[in-house]
Amino acid sequence: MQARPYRRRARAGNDEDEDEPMMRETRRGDCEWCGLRRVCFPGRLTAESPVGAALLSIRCVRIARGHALYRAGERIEAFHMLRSGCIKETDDSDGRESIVNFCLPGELLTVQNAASAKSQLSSIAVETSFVCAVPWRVFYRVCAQFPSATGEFIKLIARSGGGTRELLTLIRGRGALERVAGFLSNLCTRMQSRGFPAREFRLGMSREDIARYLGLRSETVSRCFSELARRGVLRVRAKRIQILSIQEMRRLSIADVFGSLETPMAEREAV
Amino acid sequence: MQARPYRRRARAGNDEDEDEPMMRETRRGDCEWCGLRRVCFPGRLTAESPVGAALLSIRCVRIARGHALYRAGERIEAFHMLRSGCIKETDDSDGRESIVNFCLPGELLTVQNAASAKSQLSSIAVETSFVCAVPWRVFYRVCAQFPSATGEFIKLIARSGGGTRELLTLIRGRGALERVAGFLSNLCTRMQSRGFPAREFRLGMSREDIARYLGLRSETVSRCFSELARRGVLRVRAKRIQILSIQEMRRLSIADVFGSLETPMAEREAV
DNA sequence: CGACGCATTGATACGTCTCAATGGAAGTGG
DNA sequence: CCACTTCCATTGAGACGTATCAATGCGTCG
Repeated sequence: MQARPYRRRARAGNDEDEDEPMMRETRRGDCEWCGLRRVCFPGRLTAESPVGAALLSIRCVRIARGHALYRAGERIEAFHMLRSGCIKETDDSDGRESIVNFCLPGELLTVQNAASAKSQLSSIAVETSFVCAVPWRVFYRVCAQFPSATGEFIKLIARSGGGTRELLTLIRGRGALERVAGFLSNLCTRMQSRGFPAREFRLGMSREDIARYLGLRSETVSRCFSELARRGVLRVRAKRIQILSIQEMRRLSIADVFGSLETPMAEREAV
Repeated sequence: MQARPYRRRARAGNDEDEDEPMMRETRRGDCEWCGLRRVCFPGRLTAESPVGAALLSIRCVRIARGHALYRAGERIEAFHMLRSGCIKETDDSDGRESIVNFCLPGELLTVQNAASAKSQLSSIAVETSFVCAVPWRVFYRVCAQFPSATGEFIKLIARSGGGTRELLTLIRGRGALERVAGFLSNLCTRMQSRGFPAREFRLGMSREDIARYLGLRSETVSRCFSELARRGVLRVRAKRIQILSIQEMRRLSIADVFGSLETPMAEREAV
């Protein structure tokens, strides 16, 4: 989301059955010129160590809205970072397409398995996105040469499942308004930490997607947005979002494990 | 749960403030004599490779009911396997003690970080439990000697966060009965795969614990148990559980990602 | 046996889902 | 460029399910 690099392309009626190429390799990702260099993992790597971007052989891939970078069951030979757009990671195993994560620019897609193994998740572009890919084999080779990269690698895997647990605590036993407020303040925190404007942005995903992410119905999500607007915390006009009080938004969702919590521990335990 | 090795000890009024020792090291775990040898990870290791149990220097520790093996924030220098009893793993970061996992005999406690790092979870005995511990440092040394152990290690970490995602899909957007049925059929599957009787067992944890695990209220959990009994799927007498129809239990929770799903894909998508 | 904690059950309030209709934004074709 | 179409978001009224509060029943353990 935010700052899509090109104008959205004309879209056929059905997202899934377009005859335009599903994804299109553009060019080698030039990390030196990328605005996310200081934020993304390969970028940090190439900045801090003598590893050149070329050595990582990063490819930058374009994925049209509604199309998949990969689907559950496919082998993944690389790990990926989102350069622009927005990608939803879905778990199709239980029938309905349940969304596990929304990936924002500058973030890594969920690292599931180190080496070549079947993916459990599908990665689908919510809006036209550009993704940088680093092949595992290449990465291993670089790790062997530069030990500093290996440290990053360990952290990578360790952090991998963490997001799911945070989503769990955001959802479990919480009301709809808490969930939506938590979702928004989470987005806020992540946008901010990536250097994007955090108070005002465009939601790439539909209400339906947000609903499936939070375990609600799209109507309920919509109502919560309206309610937040009524309380003066938010301004909404379709996909355009403006957060008027981040503090209040945080207060409404005690679940925001990410940002700093103003609420003292004692007060929360009193609930 | 199931087959507690010794009679439960006398318990003071408050779980947290007993003056008896919190945990007590018993003896070196003799893997050769352990009934879970073929099931547990260190057991398999010592069976398949020339690694002796002594080499892994497994300690077996007793944890009284209501006491913690470790608490969030402490450094963990070992990974653990549950030999008997039942342990709840809790995430205290959001104020209320939210339960992330119930560990059953023969299962590993959630592996959070490979090396010495602060634990994000607390591990609390739901009933008196015996836990085997393998220090990471020792394990690393063994890995260096026997490559077959390293393979197990990789799988270990990869599987680590998986349970949380399964819990997420069990809870999100599902009704109370589905959740409880899913919880029970999940227990069923796990008991069976460990070689325990799967249709009839004792729930070590309270209704309150189950409720916090599933994001419900204890009264609701109780009502669901009664409802399942009314439908002839279950027999309940307090903590004693008897599953009359595993098939029907599975059908009631489409969420059981673990066992084989009878419901065909098409039917589920129709929902 | 008696006391306590835990589980069960009931009545009610509240919140979310459901179904349905309206409104508005984005994209299409003349 | 404008009117048209379509998809998506919003809003409303009602049904349903879970939380809540309270009382009773029962196992567990002293």
